[in-house]
Amino acid sequence: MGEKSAQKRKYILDTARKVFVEKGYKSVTMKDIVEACEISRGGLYLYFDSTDQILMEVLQMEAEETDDVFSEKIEEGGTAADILTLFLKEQKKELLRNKENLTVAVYEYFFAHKSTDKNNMLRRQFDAGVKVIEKLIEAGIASGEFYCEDPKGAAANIMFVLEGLKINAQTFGITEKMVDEQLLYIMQGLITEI
Amino acid sequence: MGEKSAQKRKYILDTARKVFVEKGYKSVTMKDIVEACEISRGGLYLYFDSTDQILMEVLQMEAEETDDVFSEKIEEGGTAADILTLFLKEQKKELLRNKENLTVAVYEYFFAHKSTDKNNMLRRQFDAGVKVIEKLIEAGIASGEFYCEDPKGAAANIMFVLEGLKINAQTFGITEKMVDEQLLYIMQGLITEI
DNA sequence: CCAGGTCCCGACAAGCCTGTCATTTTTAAT
DNA sequence: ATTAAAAATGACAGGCTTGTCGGGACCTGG
Repeated sequence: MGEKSAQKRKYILDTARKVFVEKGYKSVTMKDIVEACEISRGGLYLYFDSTDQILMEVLQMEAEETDDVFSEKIEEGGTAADILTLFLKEQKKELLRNKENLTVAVYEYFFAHKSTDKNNMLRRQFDAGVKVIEKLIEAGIASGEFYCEDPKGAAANIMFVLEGLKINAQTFGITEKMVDEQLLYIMQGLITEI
Repeated sequence: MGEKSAQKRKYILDTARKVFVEKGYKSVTMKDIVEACEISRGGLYLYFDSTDQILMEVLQMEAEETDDVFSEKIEEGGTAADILTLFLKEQKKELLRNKENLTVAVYEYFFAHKSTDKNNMLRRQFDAGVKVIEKLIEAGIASGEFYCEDPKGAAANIMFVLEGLKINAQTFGITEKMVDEQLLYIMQGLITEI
């Protein structure tokens, strides 16, 4: 597989992503992707075997990209509150671009495959998110920025709120005000009272 | 349509509910429901026109039933904390029976119909939930049971957490411990510090 | 026992989706 | 310009879904 092939693969994945954002997972057919990419049926099968595989690869691509973004932010340094704020702001940006969100597709996908072991992936991702936030909160407590009796509970709480926001952003579009209120609420819960 | 018909309708809805719980929305075909109900294809079409209509009616049924349950709880009286606790316990029960949960189906359904006006239904339901919790919190503040600077924000927060819990209960099955921790976390955030 | 209504069955046509493959077009190297 | 490999096409068979409809079963009262 040459350089060009890799480029076309990426093109297909990027285009398919839009389709999944628009239609979820179960409603998407190979035809939808073929048409979006303006290629032929057979051409698509040259690169991918199923919508299943395509969504998987889209998610993988997505995960790698956001990992990179977050790593950068941590390297930039700053206080725990800064980093958490930055993190939440990043989430907000994603939430408000709710039209570009894959949340529903992801849940549909993992639900459809719940009997397989792919399942643990979602769980592991969630746990990883909790751990990152927990560490951030603990760092904030150590530096006196935050007050929190149960960092792990708080971290999980934040993750659940974000999940709730994401899925609702895609179904009934939530407003920026709602997102702001929630993120503010989260931060206020952590900030040391004077 | 006689008494018997009504009974059979209900039987179909109850049975179909299990199918939606199991498979979500988009994956469910009339055949699935026919087989689950052990009736014939033609027989089913006598009562319902599409999986779409069936899910809608299942949701309606569901809404009416839970409304009833909650009304009862409020009439029983008790402190705000009692009622909120009761409410959360009820949610917990539902969460742990995650195999009987319709969350994924609901999101799939409303996402698939996002261009129609049915959409507002989800939003309205969410807002109604927020309002109920908000009132409960305010009552708790008035009676000195709760402390909360932003009842509306807190109420929305609780709803988002519950949504996050529900959807994750269905995708990767969360443990009772996780649910307990979250509900406890919610309550602790509200209870007056001594 | 019969007539009329109600309820139910399952085979069928039409349509969509998938995955394949013989064929054509493009590319790149001689 | 020639040619062989690579890339791309779209028609096709097979499978699954939908909605329909002619016919059968089952009451129920006369």
